[in-house]
Amino acid sequence: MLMPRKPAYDREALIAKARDIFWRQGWAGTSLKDLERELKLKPGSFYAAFGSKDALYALTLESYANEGVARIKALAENLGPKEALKAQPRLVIEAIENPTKACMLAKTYAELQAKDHELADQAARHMAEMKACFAELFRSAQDAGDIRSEHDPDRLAARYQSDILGLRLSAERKDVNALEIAADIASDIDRL
Amino acid sequence: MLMPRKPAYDREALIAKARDIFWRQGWAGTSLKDLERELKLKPGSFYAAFGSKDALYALTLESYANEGVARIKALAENLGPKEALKAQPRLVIEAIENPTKACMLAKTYAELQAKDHELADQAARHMAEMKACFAELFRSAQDAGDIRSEHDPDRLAARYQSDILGLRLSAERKDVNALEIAADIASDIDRL
DNA sequence: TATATACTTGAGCGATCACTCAAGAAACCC
DNA sequence: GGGTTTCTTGAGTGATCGCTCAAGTATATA
Repeated sequence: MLMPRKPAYDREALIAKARDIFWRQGWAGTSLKDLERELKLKPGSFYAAFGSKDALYALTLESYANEGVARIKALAENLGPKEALKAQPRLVIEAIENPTKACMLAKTYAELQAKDHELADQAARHMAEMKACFAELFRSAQDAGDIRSEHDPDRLAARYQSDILGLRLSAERKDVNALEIAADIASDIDRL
Repeated sequence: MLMPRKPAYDREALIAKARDIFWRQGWAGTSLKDLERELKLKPGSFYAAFGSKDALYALTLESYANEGVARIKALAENLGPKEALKAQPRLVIEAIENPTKACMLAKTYAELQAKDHELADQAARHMAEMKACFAELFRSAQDAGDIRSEHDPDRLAARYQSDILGLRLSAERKDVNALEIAADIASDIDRL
């Protein structure tokens, strides 16, 4: 049993780096050359490590979605469900570490759905997962008496997620004050 | 002075056809081969007619934006400003003639902004134009006494446009009831 | 240190990209 | 019908696409 050399790179770090590139530039907008340059991997190493451009994209989607779910759940842990839902819009457009404001799942879905690309389905599944997560928070807020029980939590979640997708797209524009929109989305929740 | 033969195609019809392809598949997702096949133009004719892929895309954006502005203005003419704003969300996701639900301006901006592509700027200008159009309707509705004057019409317009962008993206998903979201957006206007 | 194993390198594959251009076909005025 | 001009055609351009693979290099165990 011989143990040969280990890779010189940090796999998780590379996936995070690739995620930022795909997130900003999209699937077709990112070439292997782009990835090789930014990840500092020659073609051979790239394919040994990840198999294909699509396989790496899938890994970055997974990473993106997991972080998103973890963030909202941590927020709910700290602030409670209603305040978490109110805080999320502002936080998501103020996150300075993001390479772009718009949601990567939404961008992926919009770009690849017409091609029936598997990555579009994967993005759609993750968006459904996020929506279910929001619905859970609305339900908890209702249980806590913070939101009137006459509302359907699934419907609230669908509207809330839709608003956030719009907000995050709007946040990329220079002629839009996204903070005002975020504040208005949050104040809508107080009226439920 | 001699007058030679005329083109065999209807230029406006070709632009409309190209618009639907670009709208569905995006900029990078549409190849010259796609366009040549759908428009039934050989490369030579294509370039004689439109100059370049980007030039044709620009023409389709112009066409798309003009139709959008015309539609909302016609709606306001018929229903008045407030009812036009309330009707628009449902109409835009029910339009059966559209190749896809999401807004072409938003898709273009999202895809090409990171590349600093001129087409992204053009899309952004048209979105700003639409927003101004919405603001004008909110102002008219206030003048008519249908919306309380304490609201800032520009802010209402930004939020409304953002909601519609989210709605139209959501309308592409199978797990979302976009009609409910559209109804909720409309009923928000009644509370202003 | 010798050897086995995996990682790294980069030239280069076929396919496709947006695009060009020369030659032939068609429609107009005289 | 003759002559001129434009439109149509499609083979073909160089560049880039995602990707392969054989050769070279580094690191582990024995």
